[in-house]
Amino acid sequence: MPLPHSATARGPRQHDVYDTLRHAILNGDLRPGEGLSETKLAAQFGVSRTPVRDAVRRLSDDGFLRVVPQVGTFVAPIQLTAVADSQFVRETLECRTIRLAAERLDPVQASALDRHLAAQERAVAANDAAAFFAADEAMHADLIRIAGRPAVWNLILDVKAQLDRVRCLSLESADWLAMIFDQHRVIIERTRARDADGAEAAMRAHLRSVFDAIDRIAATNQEYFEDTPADPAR
Amino acid sequence: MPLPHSATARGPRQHDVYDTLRHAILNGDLRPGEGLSETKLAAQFGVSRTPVRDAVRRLSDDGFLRVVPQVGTFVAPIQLTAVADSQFVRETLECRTIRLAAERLDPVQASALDRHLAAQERAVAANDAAAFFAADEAMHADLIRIAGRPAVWNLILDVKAQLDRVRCLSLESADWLAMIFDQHRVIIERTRARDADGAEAAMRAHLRSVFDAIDRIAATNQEYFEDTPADPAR
DNA sequence: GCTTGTACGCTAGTATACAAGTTTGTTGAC
DNA sequence: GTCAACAAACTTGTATACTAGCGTACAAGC
Repeated sequence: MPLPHSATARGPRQHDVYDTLRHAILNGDLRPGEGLSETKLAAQFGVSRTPVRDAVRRLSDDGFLRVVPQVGTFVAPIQLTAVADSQFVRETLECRTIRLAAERLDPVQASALDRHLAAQERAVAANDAAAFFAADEAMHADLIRIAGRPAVWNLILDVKAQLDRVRCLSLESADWLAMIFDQHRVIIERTRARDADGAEAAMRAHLRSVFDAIDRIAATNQEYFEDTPADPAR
Repeated sequence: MPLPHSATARGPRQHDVYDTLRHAILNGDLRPGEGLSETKLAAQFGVSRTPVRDAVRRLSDDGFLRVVPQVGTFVAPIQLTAVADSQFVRETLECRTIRLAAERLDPVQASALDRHLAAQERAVAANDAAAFFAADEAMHADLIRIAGRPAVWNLILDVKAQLDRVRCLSLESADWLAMIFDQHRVIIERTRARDADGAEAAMRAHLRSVFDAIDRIAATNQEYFEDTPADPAR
């Protein structure tokens, strides 16, 4: 692979600018179509244009920004086709790795999975969405690590960002968290039972239900989206 | 996704520097561990450091270069774990898309696939490895397009680069091309028959045999490789 | 001879100045 | 009033100067 960003050393400033902007875009603080200026960003962050340019370039590679030469830099619209493609890639990879995880699971790893579930349960009880999704990510990452393909998680993270961008448009209800948690329990239960077929089916159902929710969010926030495929002439 | 590099506008100079270096690394003209200097590269290409830096940063993201701050930029070693991960991702995605292609194939698309095969047959007859692999790539890309996930090909291209880097270490024999061609014929034949299971099996066998060859190349060129996983401290 | 301190040259990171191009607002003529 | 031409204020792209840190060579001291 080396999966994106996995092998890159960055200075602390570049890191800060990149992470801050990325977070702002994912959270929706910066809205699709909104214009950015490298000069203003540089002043805002208290650095020169060079590290800002590096961050902008990277975000452009990630698909979060669109740089138009001599015109400006804009927050990229959310392309529904790209979101669907991300879902496809994630589902394909995670449904394969969960099978491997089910076949390879050892007791130590199993208890680690239980700890993730416990953390999620606490987050559900506290209705703490941020904590829940942190434990959610950690569990998915661990499953892929158990499958023996830790680097694949980096790729998942990349494509997942497109999905998260839509997800962040809506607030999660307690009911929603509880439903996701139940799905996670089934996945872990089937994995612990070394039932590759069952684990894959549970994972697929889980990812699909998340995607369906994303689709519903998209339907009610169409102003943020652009469903035309990439313009080949740009 | 937006899959890597798909949405980026680059000036012609950046493009040239990036493509030239990437090609040189893939071809082995630049060997793993070899040091590069942004200043020297800038002089070499007749541009300033800024566009060179952009190209270097991108190549670093791709995993082809390793930038050590205040020390230097080096051609990244080929990590065998990364190659194996690339194989895993490619196999997982293409085995899924070939099923979809088999289910969706229409007559126009079928004849396009036949043209790819014909081009490959001519390349085999002429023992023209470059032409063969061009037609090879076009066929794989078309299959993914037929599956309805054209953007996934960009991702495949990214991970495939790691595999190609190893493949380029060895010259392809006529026998080898003929064997690959036969595998392609089976894949297309099963796809045309709308036999998703058969097409997937053929694709998996094909990709595995390519990977086995890559493994053999690696075994006889160990001086180029580094099989330690990424150093988490770097 | 070996170790250690130091100075020099290299690197990438950063800041800034300039060039090229687009958009936009204004101003003038019709 | 409308439209065209022009100019000013933006934008990113590029080039260059400077900073900070690392590595090495070399010399001084033990």
